[in-house]
This record gives sequence, structure tokens and C-alpha cells, in this order.
Amino acid sequence: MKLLVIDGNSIANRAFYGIKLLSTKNGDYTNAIYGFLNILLKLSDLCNPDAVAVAFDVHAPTFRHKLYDGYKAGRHAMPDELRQQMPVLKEILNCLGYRTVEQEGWEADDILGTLAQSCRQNKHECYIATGDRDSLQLAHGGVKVLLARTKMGQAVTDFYDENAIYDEYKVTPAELIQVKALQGDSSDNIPGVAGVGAKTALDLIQRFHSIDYIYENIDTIDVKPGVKAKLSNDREKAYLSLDLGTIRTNAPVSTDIEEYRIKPGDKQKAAAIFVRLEMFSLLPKFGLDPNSAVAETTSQPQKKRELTRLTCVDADYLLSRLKEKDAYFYPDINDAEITDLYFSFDDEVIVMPAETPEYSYFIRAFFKNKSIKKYSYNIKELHRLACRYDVELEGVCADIMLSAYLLRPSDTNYDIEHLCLEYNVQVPDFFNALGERDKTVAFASVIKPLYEKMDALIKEADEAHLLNDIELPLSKVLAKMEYIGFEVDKEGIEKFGKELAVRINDLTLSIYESVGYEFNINSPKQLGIALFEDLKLPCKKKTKSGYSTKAEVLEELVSEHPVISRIMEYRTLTKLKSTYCDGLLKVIEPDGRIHTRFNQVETRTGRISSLEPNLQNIPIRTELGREMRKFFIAGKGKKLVDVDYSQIELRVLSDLADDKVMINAFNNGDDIHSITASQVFNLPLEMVTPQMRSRAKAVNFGIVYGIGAFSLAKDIGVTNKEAKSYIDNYLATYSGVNDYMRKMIDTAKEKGYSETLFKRKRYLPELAASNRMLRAFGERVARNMPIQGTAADIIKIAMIKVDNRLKKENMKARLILQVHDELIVEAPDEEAQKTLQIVTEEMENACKMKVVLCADGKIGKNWYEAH
DNA sequence: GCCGTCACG
DNA sequence: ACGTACGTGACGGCT
Repeated sequence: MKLLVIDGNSIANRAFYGIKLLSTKNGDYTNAIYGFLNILLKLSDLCNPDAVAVAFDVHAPTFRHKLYDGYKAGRHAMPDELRQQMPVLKEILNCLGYRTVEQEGWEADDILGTLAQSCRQNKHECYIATGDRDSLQLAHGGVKVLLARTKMGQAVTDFYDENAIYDEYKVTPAELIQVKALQGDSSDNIPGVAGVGAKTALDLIQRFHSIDYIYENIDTIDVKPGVKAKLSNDREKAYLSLDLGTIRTNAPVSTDIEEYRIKPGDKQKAAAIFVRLEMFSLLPKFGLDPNSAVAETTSQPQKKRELTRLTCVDADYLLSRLKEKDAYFYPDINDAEITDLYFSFDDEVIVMPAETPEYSYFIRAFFKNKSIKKYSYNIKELHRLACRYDVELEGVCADIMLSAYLLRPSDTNYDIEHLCLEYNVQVPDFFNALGERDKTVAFASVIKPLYEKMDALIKEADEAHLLNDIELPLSKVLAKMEYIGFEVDKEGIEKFGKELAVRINDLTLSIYESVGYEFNINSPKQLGIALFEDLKLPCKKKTKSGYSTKAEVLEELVSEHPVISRIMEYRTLTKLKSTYCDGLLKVIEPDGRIHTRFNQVETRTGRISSLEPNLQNIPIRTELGREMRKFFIAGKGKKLVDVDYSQIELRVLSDLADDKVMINAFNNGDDIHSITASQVFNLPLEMVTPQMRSRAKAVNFGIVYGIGAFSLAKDIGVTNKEAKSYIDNYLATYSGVNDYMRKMIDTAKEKGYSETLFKRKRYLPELAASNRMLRAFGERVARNMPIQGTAADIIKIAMIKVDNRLKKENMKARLILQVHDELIVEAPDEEAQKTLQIVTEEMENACKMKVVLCADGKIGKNWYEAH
């Protein structure tokens, strides 16, 4: 028999502090539970136990408190966020078949000690798992301790038996108690001998082995007079500490190992809790079936559905079926190209495979039929499919992926399986002819129930307008943008890349020479060693894993050594080459264009993101980087029209805050940064210098992000005090902004979320955190999200309006890119001027606000010229 | 798969 | 005493 005894409190603590605070949509914290269960899996893997006991402290005075008043007085109370998780954790452990043990008046480590002792006596194998070094004293007589600790940000588990302890401390496990008694432990309020620290204590015990021996021979032992005096002074405390530090082996808990044997537990209930806590990834790891969980939590058990899978052999038949009622279907996208459609009817799912001869006929007929209402998933991909077949997708009523995003924008996974778990919809089993589970058929069958549940929630959240009039129509615009793509000058990029390669090569050689040896400059680790150990440059900052070598740090070292500026240039050039030249060349498609994909369900604020490649971060801030934009070109006989909003976030802020001063400034057409400077520095407008303007600009940005004086000071290079006075002046000037920012946090705390002008929400469990840093972060987000998010909503509306307008005016110009506050349209030469006017107009009139929206645009042959 | 770094708004 | 502005994606190194 092999017994694993876990110190539940200690491991839960490790997990809690080692993992960022996680919480469910209901605001229940889960990080300690999640971390604990992962550690449990790892421990089971390591020692493969037959029996498991998880010991917990009971929060009642223990005998140690009776021994010593100060015991644990200095220890931090368990934070609420962790305390709330403990009963749930115990419940899960029980459901998983593990026995939990707690005994009033006894601490977890005494239970560990008692069970370890029993195993020693009965010759059972015993593993003790804890994060507390104090329990190392138990590692003898065949008992092994698995010590969980964090090494360089990584969770590691160390094995200890008496040999390992001797190797590390040169004392026996029993002697470790003696060491601690002399040294004391402030976190446990074990007093120890005043003035005796870790080194002295270890040395004394290594030589004399016990406190008894030391005191019995205090006059004769070879110890410095000072230490001897300290020992004599604190004799009582030393013995008290010995008592406090000794783990008991007589706790009144069952020592019958059979009672801890792992039981089947209640797997269904465990699965239900996992689902409620949104710990989906743990389900398979504990061999739990998510469907049993749904059955458990559904109030009315759903009738078991038997599905039939039919492959469509007659497109007209399928169309006639679809005309009878609404179409609920799931597109199974295999290769970005091949999309099989799975249509769900009452008890059957009809598949339209992409390779059937009638596929294109079916797609065209089905898509363009407005009277067939379409409820589906990932509609943007269907719109893209429609582009390929040169047909419009009409009659779209729902995209449950978009609904899911609006309901929970902080989620990272919107797979149907996850949605079913979150919205409590049972996925029916369907097995194909080979007896394998066919998930796709099942997915099609849950589109309707998912839609119905989510639709109600969307209405409850007042997000129907946002969904139906912004996100859904936008998905079509984005699909078309992806389909059209951005033309690039492939040869130009190749040539630029080669020029960079030559310069990089020269720099590499020169850097090797300066450092004195060859190394990988791209490795921050090797570079850190080269700079801070071999060249002995002063190290300003460290990261978790070593020296920080980021640009900000290097800048301060430029004057220290000539190699620094070369490294900085090397970094700039390799970034340009690898990410932009090599990276872009890899994704140019045969049509000579780059087709980025937009992710409409990624950001927590409502922005869209661009990937493979990311066309939203093409360089512009430095001249060399900006050169890249010359390779993004308009097609033959066409021009690029690039229009961007002027200070949209600040305008949004002035409107949301209803700040009259700022709104007036914008509506007068004033230069906002100069006006801010004149207010913050209390000078007439004419006396504002470019430096003042630039500082005021930084303050304006900072305000949007939820500024702190420290960061502002760092950003613009002034003292903390100066930065603080800028902020104070700012908030005094723009008092509406000041009031708004305060109110914002209160409202968000009360409601549990922040929201945009268009009701887009972001839930903020961080606001309830007891951790100060985390709460402060939540507060900054609460202020920033409505601003960034409203700006994102506005440009989305503008995109839809631009797209509609170009269509209405029968123009060939097409939107090809969005970069948060900037729209890029590719237009035939003869349409360029009109396009510029239309895009500007639609952007400025995207929505009615107290403040005017202003957009500026340009026309050019390439992106460099047009922006 | 995570970290450090750096490109953008 | 702590760490320090919001939102992203891609790359190379490392484990």
C-alpha cells in the first residue's frame, strides 16, 4: 500500500499565490482550486498512490496557541479570495474519491506527522506533499517528502528522504527541528534564540546535534562567548520553540490506511462542479465526461436525442427542406477552403460536403435566398465562402460565436463544446458507422438551443443593437476585406530584406569583436551574460530569469560602451527583417496580395485584431521601419485612400465625461494638446513650447490609460512630483473628466462591469480583489475600457457605413484594412477623390455625439504616401 | 508552451 | 514594501 498525504492548506496556498487570480462569470474565485488540482495530478503521477489523505487546518486555537500566545499572531490571515475556495476544494476532492481529514485543535502538519508515523510502523510506503519546509522533519524511516516550491517562476517538486536532507543541510531530519528551535521562524512566530540566525543555528546543531546537549554542556562547549550569552539568555524560549516546531504524531485521526484508499467518488457531481467553475481543461485530466455534468446541472433532464446523419445527395431536396423552416447549421471549416455544412433538423442532421458536385449550386441558391433565415456559427467565414462563390449571404439572423463574445468578451475559447458547457446545453452523442464520436453532427444539433439561451441573455444585457446592427453586419465587411487583401511589392520586400541582411552581418561581426567571443545576440540570456558579466556593465533591471536587456535599459548604457548602440541597431534591423520582411514574404498569396484575417472575438475592449500576418503593427514610428509601408501598394490603376480619426479616444472621453471644457476645445477645432499644455502649465496658448505640448500629449494619453504619476514621470522624464502636479492641474482643468473617472469605478464596482456607449460590456472581477495591485489594475481597466471600447464601436459603425455607401454609389473602391482609428480603401484612380470624401464623411458621421468627430485622409500610390 | 522583446493604436 | 498606463500579435530562444 502506498499512501500520499497532502498538506491541503500549504498546497492551496502555493496554488493561490502562484497563479493569477482567476474567477468565473459569477465572480467565484478558482485559482487555488485549479492550481491545487493540477498539483494533485502531478503528485499522483509522481508516486501513483493507492490511498490519499488530504489534511486541512481547522481554524480553531490549537495546542500551540496554548503554549505560546504569540503563535502565528504575525502570520497573515487567509485572504478572502482563498478562504472562499477552501470548502469548494474539499467538496471536489470528496467527489473525486479522495478523503479529506481535519481535526479541531490540530494543524494539518500534525495530521501529516501522525499518518507518516503510522506508515513507518506498519511498513507502508508514505509520501508527504507540502510546500512547507518544516515538514522535512517527517522524511525518515521510509517516509518521503515531496516539497512543492517555485523555482524561477516554475512550479517544481523536490524529493526528500533522510539522505537528501543530509546532503543539503548536513543534519538529520530530527535535527532540523533543533535548528529551527534555535533560529526561530518569524512567519510562524516561533521565537527562537534572539540573535541566533540560520547560519549559527545550523552550525551549532551540526556540531552538537541537540539543544539538550548544548545546554547540558553550555560551560564547556566551544562556542563564541557572544553566542553563548545569547543561548543562556533564551534557554526557555529555545525549549518552547522546540515544542512549537515539533510536529505531533498523535493526532486523533484514523490511522487505518484502508480508510484513505481512493474511492470512485461521485464523478458526475465532480464534473458538474468543474463546469460551474469553468475549469474545462481539467475535465479530461480527471477522466470526467462533460455531458454527465450538463445532465447533472440541468434542472429538467433533457430527453435523450437520437440523431440521424444524412449526407445530402440532392441539393434541391435540401433546399426545399430549408425553405420549410429556419436554417440552423454548423460550418465545419477544415482548411480555410473546404467548408462542409451541417444542417440540423429535428432529429436528423443533413450534411452538405464541400466535394459534392452540387455544392456550388447549393451554396449560391441557399446563400442568396433571403427568405431562409440563417442561424449559425462563425458567420464571417461563411461570408468569405460567399465571396469565393461570388454570391451574397443573405438572411443572417444569428452568429452564436459573436453572441458568445459579447456575453463574455474575456473568454479565450468559443468552441461549440465550450459554449455548451457554459450555457448548459447537452451535446447529444452521435457515433458514425465506425463507432467513432462525430462531434460535428452533434455541434449542428446544438446551434438552436444555444441560440435560444444566448439570445435571451443578449437581450437581458441590452446588447441586441450592438449585436444585430454592429457586430453581425461588420462580420460581412471584415470577410470582404480579408478576401480582397492588400497588394504588396514582393521584389521590393526581398530587396529590402537583403540590404538589411548585409547590415546585420556587419553588426554581428562588430558585436562579437567588442564582446570578445561569438554568441547568440538574439538570446536575451546570452546577451545579458555578455553585457553584465563579461563586459561588467552596470545592471539596472532584472527579469524573472535574468538580466533585462530591453531597449529602455540599453539606452541608459549607451555612453558606457560602444557595443550598446550597435546592439540596439542590431535589434531594430533583425526585428524588421524577421518579422516584417521574412514574415510577410511567407504569407503573400499567389495573387500577389496579403490576406490578413481579422479576429472579431479576441479583444476584451471590442477592438478587432489582425493575424497571420498582423497588418495592424506595420512600422511607422521610425523612418527606416516606415520604409516597409512603401511595399504596401495599390493595384494597377488604383490608389490607396487612408483616412484616420483625429484623437478619437480623447473625443470619446470628453463626450462620455460630458466635460464642457474639453468638448468646447474640440468643437472649436483647437489643438487639444496645446490647449491642455496651456492649462496644465498655466500659460497663455502662445507661450506653449513644443516640449510643453509633447508633455501635455503624454498626460492626455496617460489619462486614457488610467495614469499614475510614476509612469508618467518615467515616460516624459520628469520627477514624480512634477508629474503629479501635471496630473493634478489636468484634473482641475478638466473637472468633468475628474468626476467621470471617479464615478466610473464606483459604477463598475456596483455593476461588476464597465461598458461602452453602445452597451458593450467587460466584466471586471478584479475590482473585488483584495490584492492591491490587481484591484488597481481593475480600476484602470474600468476607466480605460469605455473609452477604447466606444472608439472601437464607432469605427466599426463607420466601416459598415463606408461599405454600404460604396455599394450604394456603385463604386469599385473597397475597404481593405482597419488599424483601430484608421481605414484604408483601395480605389480605382478615377474614384480616389470621391472615395476620400465619402470615407471621411462616413467616419465623421458614424454617430451623433456632443463632440464633433474629425477624420483626416490622404491619397497615395502606397501606404507610405497615403498616411 | 512560456518568456522577453518589440512592432502598432 | 510593492510595482507601476490600456489594448494587441509575431519572433527567437529556451525548456
